[in-house]
Amino acid sequence: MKLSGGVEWGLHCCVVLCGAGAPVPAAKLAELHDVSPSYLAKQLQSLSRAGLVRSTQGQSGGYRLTRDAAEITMLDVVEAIDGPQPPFRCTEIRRRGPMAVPPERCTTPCPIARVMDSADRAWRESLRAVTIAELAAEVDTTTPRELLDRARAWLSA
Amino acid sequence: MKLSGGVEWGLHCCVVLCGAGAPVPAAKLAELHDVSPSYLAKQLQSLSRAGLVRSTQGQSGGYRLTRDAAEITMLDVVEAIDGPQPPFRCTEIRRRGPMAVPPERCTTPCPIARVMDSADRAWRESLRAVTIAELAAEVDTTTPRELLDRARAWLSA
DNA sequence: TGCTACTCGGACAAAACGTGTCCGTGTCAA
DNA sequence: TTGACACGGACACGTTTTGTCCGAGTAGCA
Repeated sequence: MKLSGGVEWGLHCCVVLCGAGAPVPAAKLAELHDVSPSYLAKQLQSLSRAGLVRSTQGQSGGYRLTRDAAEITMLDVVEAIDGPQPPFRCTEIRRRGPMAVPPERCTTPCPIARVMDSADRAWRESLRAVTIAELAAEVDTTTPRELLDRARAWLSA
Repeated sequence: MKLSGGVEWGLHCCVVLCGAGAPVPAAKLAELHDVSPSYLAKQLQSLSRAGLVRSTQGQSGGYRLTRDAAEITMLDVVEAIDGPQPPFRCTEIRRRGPMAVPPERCTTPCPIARVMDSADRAWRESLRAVTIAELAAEVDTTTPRELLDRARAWLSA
């Protein structure tokens, strides 16, 4: 099982956008994180489609959050980029093969799928409990002020 | 994010092995579930390497559980087939790019990675809480006795 | 005790997915 | 009106996952 690498980029971008006052171009975000500009653009498009960020075109354009960072959870970002489908998909193999359970007698859901779904819900709940604003606040308190100011200035330049 | 499809096969096989008294060949497990025998064999090898099942070669050989099903959790099976590595791997992109945080001032772990790890632990904890024996018991109570008996007979034949 | 048949185990291809890149289109500022 | 900049979707590449095959080893049987 592997989560798309773009998830990490998207989360960091949201944290940066949370602290930026003006729209930030994709190219600038890519240079800041030292990642492929084209590929990061794709992830930002996913965030845009999900309605988490909004793009402004033309000169001095870029991306900005559509709503307050306290209203955006990590789960929102993860699902926007990685998709909402759960990692485990029950294929109902008990209904196949020579000893298949007939569909009409197959009333209760597969216990394996039920536990898997429950685990997936727990995972998502953990991510839903943390907002981008909280992440940004933690970054602010753990990073030396000087570095933060320099980064802000670099973004605006 | 997607979990290996073999995980579902492995779990169902463990449940079947829990109820079987004698070793069951991989070919029989494959036919029972109507899946590719060769590919299922690969998954069973993973379970064997992890020490969950033990193979007996030669005539009337096959696979059996190495210990009581109550001592085998779903997490054991999932990790045996899918691997133990967490789905999210922090690449420390904050240490890259023009505004990189110097390594010596980067003392606290990345907050994003911390939340991701916490969510992963919650997921694994959910799976660790359920044993193969519990799954088998649920299957026993929700499946008509007649079907269970027929399946047992078919396995022994 | 040798043989035979049956079993697993690891090495070998094919396909699907994620990753990475490109250029066209729309939009804002001058 | 013009120009340039930034986004958006369509296009290849690489890697992982999926799927398959044949050889090695072992237990039962004559």
